[in-house]
Amino acid sequence: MDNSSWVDTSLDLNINPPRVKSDAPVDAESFGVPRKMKPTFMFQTKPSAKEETGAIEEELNRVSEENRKLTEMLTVMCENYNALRNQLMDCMCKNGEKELHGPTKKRKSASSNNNDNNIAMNGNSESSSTDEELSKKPREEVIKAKTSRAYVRTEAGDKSLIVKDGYQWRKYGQKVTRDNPSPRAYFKCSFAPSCPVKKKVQRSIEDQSVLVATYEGEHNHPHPSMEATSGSSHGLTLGSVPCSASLASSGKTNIALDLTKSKSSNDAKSSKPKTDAPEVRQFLVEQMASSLTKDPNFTAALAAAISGRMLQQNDTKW
DNA sequence: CGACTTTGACCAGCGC
DNA sequence: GCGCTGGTCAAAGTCG
Ligand SMILES: [Zn+2]
Repeated sequence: MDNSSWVDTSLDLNINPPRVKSDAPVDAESFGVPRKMKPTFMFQTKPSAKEETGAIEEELNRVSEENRKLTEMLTVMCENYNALRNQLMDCMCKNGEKELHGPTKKRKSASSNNNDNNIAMNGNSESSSTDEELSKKPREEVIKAKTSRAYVRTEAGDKSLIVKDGYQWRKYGQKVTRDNPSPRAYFKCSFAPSCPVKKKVQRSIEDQSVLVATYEGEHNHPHPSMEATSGSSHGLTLGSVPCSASLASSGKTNIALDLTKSKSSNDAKSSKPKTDAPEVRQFLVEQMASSLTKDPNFTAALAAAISGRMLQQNDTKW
């Protein structure tokens, strides 16, 4: 299969924001206030509230159109993602059935990761699930044990093996493994034992700022903090698709959507998982962010729409 | 006081 | 059997 067939998320909306006034980015008080409340135009030509409202309406229309386009693109992206994921799972299932290893347990499988593909995002990442045999104890039922691997880039400084992925985890162990000087942390889902998901988090050998989280199993419950906020979105419903966006509001609002592809070949150890971060994409992202941050209405709507998902991510320090 | 983290002990697979 | 290693348990500690 060709792993390089990932979705090109370059957004070519040709919505060039008109008259970009470089105001200070969105701060708290500019949410409800129309941003041209300056007394200057009151003196010159007395621009007749009709014109003003006309301009505002025009801008509102533009913003609405932009919102609509974004929504459509988001929907398409989610659909594509689901389709791809299904295809991938089919593929993996077939492969897994074909080469179903008979013996009980291979322990050295951690270093020889076979054909699993990984999607690494900046700040938060989820990878597609792969099939790997997991027969822990002979008496334990191995109905479906899907393991997935996620590369999460963190700051190199902090040594906490915490991956904020939206779920709540309880740490139950930590070991120093042989082939990696950094310890490995073991987590269980807080909904255990009703939810059997476990995850292991360990720093990458090559890049200490990359956390490698290995998930085992699937959650049988929604995100713990999915509340009614997701319902009040203005047509922006993300569904249950693991979209990722980190919204750090420390004085200014930035929306960072960094989709980077980690590795494409089955040669696992050769390339770092976080290498290619295309500047073009980043520029697009920044442009989107800047255009979004200049529209308080849109920002408020977006914040209301995605706050349900952001709740899991920005409560610590992202 | 409950939930979570820490950490040493314990257990099971594997190679010799 | 023995030692090594990865994974888990559980008592004690910590935190809100
Ligand atoms: Zn769970």
